[in-house]
Amino acid sequence: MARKTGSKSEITGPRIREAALSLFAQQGYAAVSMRQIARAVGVQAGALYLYTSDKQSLLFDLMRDHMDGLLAASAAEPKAATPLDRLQQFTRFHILYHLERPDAVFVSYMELRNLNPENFAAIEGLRRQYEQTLEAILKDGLAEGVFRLPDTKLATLALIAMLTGVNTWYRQGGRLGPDKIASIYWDMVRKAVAA
Amino acid sequence: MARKTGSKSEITGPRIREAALSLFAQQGYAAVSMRQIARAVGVQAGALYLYTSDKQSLLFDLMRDHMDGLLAASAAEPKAATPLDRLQQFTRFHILYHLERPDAVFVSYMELRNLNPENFAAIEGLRRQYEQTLEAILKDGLAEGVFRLPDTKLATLALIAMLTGVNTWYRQGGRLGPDKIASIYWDMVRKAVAA
DNA sequence: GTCTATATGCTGATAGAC
DNA sequence: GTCTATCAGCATATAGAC
Repeated sequence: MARKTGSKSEITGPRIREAALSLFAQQGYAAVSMRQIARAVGVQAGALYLYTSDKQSLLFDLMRDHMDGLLAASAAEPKAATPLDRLQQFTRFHILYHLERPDAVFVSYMELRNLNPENFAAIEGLRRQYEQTLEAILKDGLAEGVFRLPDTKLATLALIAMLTGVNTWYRQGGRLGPDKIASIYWDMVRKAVAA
Repeated sequence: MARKTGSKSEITGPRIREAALSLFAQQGYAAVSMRQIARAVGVQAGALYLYTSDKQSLLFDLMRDHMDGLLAASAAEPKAATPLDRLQQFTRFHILYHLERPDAVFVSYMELRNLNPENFAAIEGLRRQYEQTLEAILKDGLAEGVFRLPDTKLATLALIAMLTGVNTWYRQGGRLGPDKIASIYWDMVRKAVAA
């Protein structure tokens, strides 16, 4: 193979991010030391700084990558025709996508206060962008008369909180699988916005 | 007055808990030092240990007090007659009670992973107890045929996540006051569980 | 690319003076 | 009841050898 002797840079970077994500999710950003992350990867602490400028950037990159991935995956969904179908698609997508990456979801919600102001604003912007995809569906359904909502903005936030809440109690191998959970939640979502 | 000279113990304890709650909510348990808490109260770090055995106990006491208060206030609510009225009462109570103490709610949700196993189990037990007050309402309504739910347990968790979510975006002086918000959420809750 | 060594400072908690 | 002083250890980040 053409790989140069001793060169591990192609995999060390991603492994640092994986280890950091897992540790941040388990113990929290402030409670995790750079030494812990280095130990999990199998390098010395000093080596981390070849891949990240500091601890704050490590956190920010994890959160931005998560939000970017969420937005890209959301945009890549096939476009359903009616507001009702689009809402069903959003509900299923949101639950399944979030259940597949619990650590990234957890860190992205819990560590917002550990971002510096600039980084916080960037993540908040991406989060609002995602919320607007749901709000657009609700507004369309409202205009067509298939939904009846007292307040579109509050309904958006209420539904997202409800759907993301699945991550707080879901455990693999539990009573219900992700597909079944998505169906049950869809039943409640559908009724909550019904005309 | 009969107060002894120099004795401030009657107020220092509560002030320590207030300062700790505020700082934990803003920066997170792991990121806050005992010296910071002491500074906020106006004493030296060593003096804190007259009122708490260690930092962990300080966190646990805050969370347990919050859950105890929540359960006591919930139990003290007047008992409505029908499942529908009880659900409406629960919805309003939950939103208003949580909006009044954002720091305690925030800490009680975000710092669970910083509790030691024993303390974690205690808080989890109280949380489940509170959830059961909602689940009992849903079960009664289901038995009477006024509600239709695909899954009582999931509906309980979904509704609580939705209601508690208000705390993540509510800001005083915003577009809507707590009463109006509670009304809007009640509309969605009512429909989500309707037969 | 990774290592060791190090600078500088903060951590939780305790002992003992007053 | 509060203070000062202190212990032993860990934090982030950098410098320079290999």
